[in-house]
Amino acid sequence: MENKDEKNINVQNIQTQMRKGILEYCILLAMDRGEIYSSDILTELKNENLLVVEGTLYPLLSRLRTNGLLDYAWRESKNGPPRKYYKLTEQGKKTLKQLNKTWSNLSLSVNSLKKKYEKNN
Amino acid sequence: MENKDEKNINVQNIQTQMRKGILEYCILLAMDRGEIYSSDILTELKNENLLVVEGTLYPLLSRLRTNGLLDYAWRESKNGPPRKYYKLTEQGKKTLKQLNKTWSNLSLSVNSLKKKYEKNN
DNA sequence: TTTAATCACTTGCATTGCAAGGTAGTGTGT
DNA sequence: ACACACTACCTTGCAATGCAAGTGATTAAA
Repeated sequence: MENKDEKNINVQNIQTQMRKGILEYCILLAMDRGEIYSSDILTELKNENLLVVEGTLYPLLSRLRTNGLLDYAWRESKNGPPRKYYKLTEQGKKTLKQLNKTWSNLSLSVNSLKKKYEKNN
Repeated sequence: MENKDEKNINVQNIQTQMRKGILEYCILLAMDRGEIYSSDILTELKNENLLVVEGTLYPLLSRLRTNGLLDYAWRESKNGPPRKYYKLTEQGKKTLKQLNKTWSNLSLSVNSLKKKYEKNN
């Protein structure tokens, strides 16, 4: 029992790694539709079964902004305090295009390895 | 100039993250064809444009073995010192199947986000 | 014996997801 | 006016992990 749990933890770790890797990419994707604020992003990703939490998202948005991929503007809200609405900069859109290419290449690589693997079974 | 370099670094970081995420998965895939040793793995991944270095691979193989996904045996070599040939355990094969599923799901998520994005342009 | 190649492994650093906690603005009910 | 709940933004500390760089050991060739 304990043994089994221990091994499941490792599977989860790998799965977490896989999700982590594409996180920034997915957030940039979700953001390409225009202005969006943090809660929208979380909802958007949750809809795609990509769970993200605030403690992950906020530092990430700051990083992307520091690197010039994002910009933001304060907007008032009917339901509470003002929100930071983010959007892609030109640099951000350019980066997103590069990442689309990166994603395609990775998919090709994995599927190629997978195909060889399937031959075996 | 310096500004441009700085921004390129960030793109590379994201790309590195994406590659990191699927690293363990790819190594398990490459290993499903039977016994394989570290240099073979590096070659295999390099063929798919997935660059990995020794300092990454060795600790990773140790981790996977510690978690019961891999096993190894020493084999002699004609060209140098003996080699550690790794192979998947039953647990490892089981894990690999789970990761295949995980990969499929992630692909679906990303492609779904991407489709929405394409509508915009 | 010396040199070069091959293998396996370690150390230290930097990045980053995330649980948990903190601060503050806004609206509602009393 | 006051307390309370809700929403939003952000920070701290920890753990995982890729990777550059370096170590040491075995083998074959010169």
